[in-house]
Amino acid sequence: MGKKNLKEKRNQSIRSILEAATEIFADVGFAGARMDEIAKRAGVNKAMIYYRIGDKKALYTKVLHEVFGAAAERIWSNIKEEYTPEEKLKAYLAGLADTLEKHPSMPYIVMREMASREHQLNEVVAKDLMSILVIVRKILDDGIKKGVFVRVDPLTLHLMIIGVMILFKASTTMREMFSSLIPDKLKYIEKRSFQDMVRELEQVVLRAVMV
Amino acid sequence: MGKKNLKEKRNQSIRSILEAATEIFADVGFAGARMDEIAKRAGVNKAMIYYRIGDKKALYTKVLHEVFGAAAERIWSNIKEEYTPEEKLKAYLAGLADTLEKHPSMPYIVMREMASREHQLNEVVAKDLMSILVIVRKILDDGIKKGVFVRVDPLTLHLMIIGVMILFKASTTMREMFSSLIPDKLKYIEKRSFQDMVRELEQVVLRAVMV
Amino acid sequence: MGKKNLKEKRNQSIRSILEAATEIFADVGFAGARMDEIAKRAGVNKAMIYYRIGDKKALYTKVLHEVFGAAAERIWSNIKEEYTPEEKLKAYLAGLADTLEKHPSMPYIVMREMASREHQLNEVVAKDLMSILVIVRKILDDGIKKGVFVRVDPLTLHLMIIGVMILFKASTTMREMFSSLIPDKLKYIEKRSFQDMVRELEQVVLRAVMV
Amino acid sequence: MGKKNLKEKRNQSIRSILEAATEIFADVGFAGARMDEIAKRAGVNKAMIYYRIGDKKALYTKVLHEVFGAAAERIWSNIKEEYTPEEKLKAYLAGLADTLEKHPSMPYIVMREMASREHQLNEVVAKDLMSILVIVRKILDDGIKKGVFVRVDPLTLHLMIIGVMILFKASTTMREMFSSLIPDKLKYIEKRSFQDMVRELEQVVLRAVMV
DNA sequence: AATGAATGAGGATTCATTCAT
DNA sequence: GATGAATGAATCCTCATTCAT
Repeated sequence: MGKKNLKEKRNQSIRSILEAATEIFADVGFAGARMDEIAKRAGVNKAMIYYRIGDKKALYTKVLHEVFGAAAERIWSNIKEEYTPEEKLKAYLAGLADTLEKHPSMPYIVMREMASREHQLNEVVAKDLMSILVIVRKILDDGIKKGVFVRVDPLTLHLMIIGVMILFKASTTMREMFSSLIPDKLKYIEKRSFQDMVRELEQVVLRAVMV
Repeated sequence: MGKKNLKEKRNQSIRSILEAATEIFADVGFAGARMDEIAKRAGVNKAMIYYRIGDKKALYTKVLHEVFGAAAERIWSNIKEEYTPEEKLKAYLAGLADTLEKHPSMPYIVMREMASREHQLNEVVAKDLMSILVIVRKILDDGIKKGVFVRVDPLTLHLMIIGVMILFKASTTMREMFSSLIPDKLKYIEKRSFQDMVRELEQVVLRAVMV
Repeated sequence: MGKKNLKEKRNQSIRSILEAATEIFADVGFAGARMDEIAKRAGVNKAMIYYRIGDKKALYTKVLHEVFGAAAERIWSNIKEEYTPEEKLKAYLAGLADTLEKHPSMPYIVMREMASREHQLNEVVAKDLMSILVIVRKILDDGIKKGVFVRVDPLTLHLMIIGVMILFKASTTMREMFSSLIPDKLKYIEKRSFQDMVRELEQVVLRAVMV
Repeated sequence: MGKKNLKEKRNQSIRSILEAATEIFADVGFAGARMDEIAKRAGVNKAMIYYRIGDKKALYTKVLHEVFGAAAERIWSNIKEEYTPEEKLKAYLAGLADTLEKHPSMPYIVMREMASREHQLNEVVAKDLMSILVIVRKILDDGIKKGVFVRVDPLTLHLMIIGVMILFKASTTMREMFSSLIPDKLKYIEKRSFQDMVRELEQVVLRAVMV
């Protein structure tokens, strides 16, 4: 019992640290993040991070693992074998959207990771993005085989989908902050919800691949 | 005579600094950039940066200005009034692609900027992205009026296009570095040229908007 | 137990820093002081200063506070209510002299502060000097009411007393170093003790104010 | 004619530099002064200072020379041989006051110099202060011989006089800036003119030395 | 197991001074 | 003779990391 509590407390510490770190890495990137700040936001002693997790790089890697670790599987599990290709594509989009909704820091981290040349750290991300690419390819191949999709390059499609979603998410703050710069005619942009956007994207994607 | 040379020398200094800074900011971001490194790559003394431009923030702002300053205009100037909506869309895509080809660090900087919550620095970027959005909207409006385009949300389309291009560019290094992770079946991805990708994107976009 | 030691250790650090800083600021002033040198003399790491106290300005303010903080009270506490005005004046002189003896860096810091136009930093000093002025005024008022003092301006008297003491203290080094410049007839100056000087000053002051 | 103009222009440059430097050294001291700032205030190119005068130390020495160079003589010349000791003392006070009025930066520089342990620079100041001390001694000796003065230590008197005047001058800004801290009863302090103060001082000094 | 104390290595910025024309 | 360009050497300050208890 006492042991259990101790273990829980430990896990709680680790949890807080990872959550704080995720937010901060998303906000300001690896180089911009401060161990002090992370400890403070996590409500733990700074030395605790080193004690429980390790140095800054280890912490970052752990965060990437947390955020990306199971993304592909999660998405894949949403796509039932018996779906039509169109349904599969929709499920894929929905799964991706869902993942991004659940991990609000993901788009920021992906963007930074892609922008970064220091790919020592982000093998996790790369692997995960590739796994997702495989999903897209399988769906497209299936659709082509069944004669309902035209031949479209999966990478382009994948980047397109990922790109739109991520940029939309990432641009939310920006759009809000610079609403004054948006021409009146485009004011509605500020109010676009992610869900609306995904629906729109679905239309565009389907029009693009359907025979 | 001597005066002219002096001025040229000065401009040369500024030029070197801005070029080096652009590369480095693109590579490692604002927080990751080191003034020492920038000076070294520019081949000038570190104090020179402060003498000519100012502190790190001022330098970054100047870089953003350089990179994004005239992008919208450049793109817009490629789109002739007499073009059909379809031609306009193609010209827009080509202009955007061209801009990215000429400014290889742009995608990296855009991504980081969009990922960043510190939007004090990047008003320039925001303004510029908005200007481009206006272009897209005008093209779409024109196409709809002439009955050749379906009603599509310009923001989605814009983000899609920008997203694909930027992600493609930004992912080049990644794809190369992690080629070992790419399943054999997808190996051709490594060899995709940006031009190919843009052509593909053009198809997708046209299919998506044409009646 | 361990906690107490820890706190003591911390206080010891702070103490060393403040002592070293006081000396150095007195020696070379704010602008002339080097954080490196202060850390070295304090026997702590330079980062320690920032960790415990803050930046150079904060350190300086803290030093001023330390040095001047309780001066007025200390002096005032020496002056008993039941004293005659003459005794009060003597007690005041003695208290001031005592304070200067105990804080050898005080005169240097006062002089620099008075010379400085950047009075953002030294509100502490100003307040304190003003407090002392109030003491002088009260003593003089008392003496006048009791008919033993002539009407003399307290500011002039205060500045006179402070001026003499501070200049004497501050000029000690100078007088010693330039003893070669002192005409033989005045050689005894070098040997004047502060105590002698204060006695002399007492005479002068009393002659000046007594009816 | 052209030559003369050239020479005048050169002298004008040196003049501006010395004036600017005097002000700035008085304001912020040697360590706090910036060559850039001096050049700017003087309206000359920074390299000009090095070209015409030399490095920072040389400039400072030159400033000291300018400010202190002839102070003693100036004061001494005001004291006629035929004056009574009392008149001499008054003339001395007036001469000193006059000098301070004409060189508003003098008190600041004196204070800093006295506070400074780096007496490599200020031999000039020391010599000058000593010369003035000799004047005081002569006056006092004369008065004692003639039986109108009591035996008073010249150093104490000198420091007293110098101290009061300098502190008064130097404290002007302080008193003005911190007028809010001055108790209402003492408000008139702000309005004290230097002349008033000198008159008051004269009274005090005479009372102190006269038989 | 946990944490306050402490610091080495580095990073941004400044400044007196020199150089080249 | 005069000045804009340039820089080496500090100097202030930060931050990831380790230590001691």
